[in-house]
Amino acid sequence: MSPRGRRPAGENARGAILEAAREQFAEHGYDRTSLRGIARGAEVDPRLVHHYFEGGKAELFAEVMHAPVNPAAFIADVVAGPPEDIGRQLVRTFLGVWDDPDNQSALLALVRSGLTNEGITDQLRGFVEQGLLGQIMQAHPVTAGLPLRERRRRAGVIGVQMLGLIISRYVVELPGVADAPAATLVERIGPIIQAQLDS
Amino acid sequence: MSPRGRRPAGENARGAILEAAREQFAEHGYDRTSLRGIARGAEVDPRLVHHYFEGGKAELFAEVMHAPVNPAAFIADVVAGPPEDIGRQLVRTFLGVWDDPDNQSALLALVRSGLTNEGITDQLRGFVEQGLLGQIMQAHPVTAGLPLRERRRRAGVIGVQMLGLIISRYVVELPGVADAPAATLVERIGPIIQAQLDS
DNA sequence: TGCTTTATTCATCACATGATGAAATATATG
DNA sequence: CATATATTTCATCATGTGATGAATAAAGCA
Repeated sequence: MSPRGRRPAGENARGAILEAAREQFAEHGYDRTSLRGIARGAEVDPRLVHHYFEGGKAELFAEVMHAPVNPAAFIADVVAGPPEDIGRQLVRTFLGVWDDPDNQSALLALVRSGLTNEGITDQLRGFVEQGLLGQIMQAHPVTAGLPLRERRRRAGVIGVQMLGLIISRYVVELPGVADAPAATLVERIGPIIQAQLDS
Repeated sequence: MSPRGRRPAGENARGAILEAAREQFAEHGYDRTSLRGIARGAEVDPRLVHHYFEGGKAELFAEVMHAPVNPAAFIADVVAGPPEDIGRQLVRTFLGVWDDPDNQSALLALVRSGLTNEGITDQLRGFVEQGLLGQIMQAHPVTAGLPLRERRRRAGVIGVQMLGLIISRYVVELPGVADAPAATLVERIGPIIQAQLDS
């Protein structure tokens, strides 16, 4: 087809590969995505994928996933407001991140792959334990003073809300959740979370 | 190794295959599970898998998944009690099904595979729409009279609880959820659902 | 200009996968 | 006992996968 050597500039293959990878990882998850499929999607020779990402599929995935969102900043944003609004603010910030098209495909890929992958679930669990239980609940006057056992329980219920929200809205696409405006969900789920804090 | 022909009886290869398949589908999901891996797990020649399940991997999966739980009976169980207890009863029945070791691996397989598989999500969505929105909410005096739009929204929140519960307890295994006794979760999540019904 | 680096294509490897045909042997049936 | 049938192993196939070496051509630099 094309002549053999370097193309006459302005092609940006690397970018095309990353974009195709993001799309396909998000849509099919890690396993069902192949390097050759990505190359096809990027209209590029498969060898190029290895050329730019020498670590192969794993590195490409890592690159796509790389810090789609900064957990520290996320937490900071949530605890910035008044304690009686943490529940709503958590949902608001959360949906803000997930509804952002820049993050969405990466996050979706993470979830779609992570649920079968073992090891990414560790990451999720860690985030819930440290960020949620360790920081957000410390920022609330009521939960901060609770015994660990009780804090764990409440953090669990909050985790259920978050995970349920992701899966319902972005993966399974439940009607009434996937098609609801973010503000509606903030009003529906926020108070449920808040109740776990205020007691 | 073994001689070529039929083994001297009492081996029950078919059962071993099914068991190994159930395990591996549950642990790794559909994609990461191979026929050869199943055969290895069942200590059986790979050809046997095809011999007993001529449809191959798809039929084997279908067989393993075959009606792990009857939705109609499930719904009937939930709406059997008084309306003011539907929330708790829903969680109770739900956990009863999922905590049963007979069902668990099949259900896990379904979820682990379904979230990347596109098409099983349809099934999930359908169950939530028909069973939850169409039947359970009809059985409650308050929600039965609500306009469809509002019913959808509430069903959505309930769906979030159910999906969140599955993912948190069985897939991600959040502390505070995975290790909680069923009764605790009934008391924690049940009222949240009930509130969506009573209004 | 000439040399080096980078980008791109082509040609393969080794391997795992799902699938199928054929041979061998135990059990079931007449 | 003879014959059919069910169960098992072996031997392959075609395909798709991730990976690598080598050739070629443009771009960058001396």
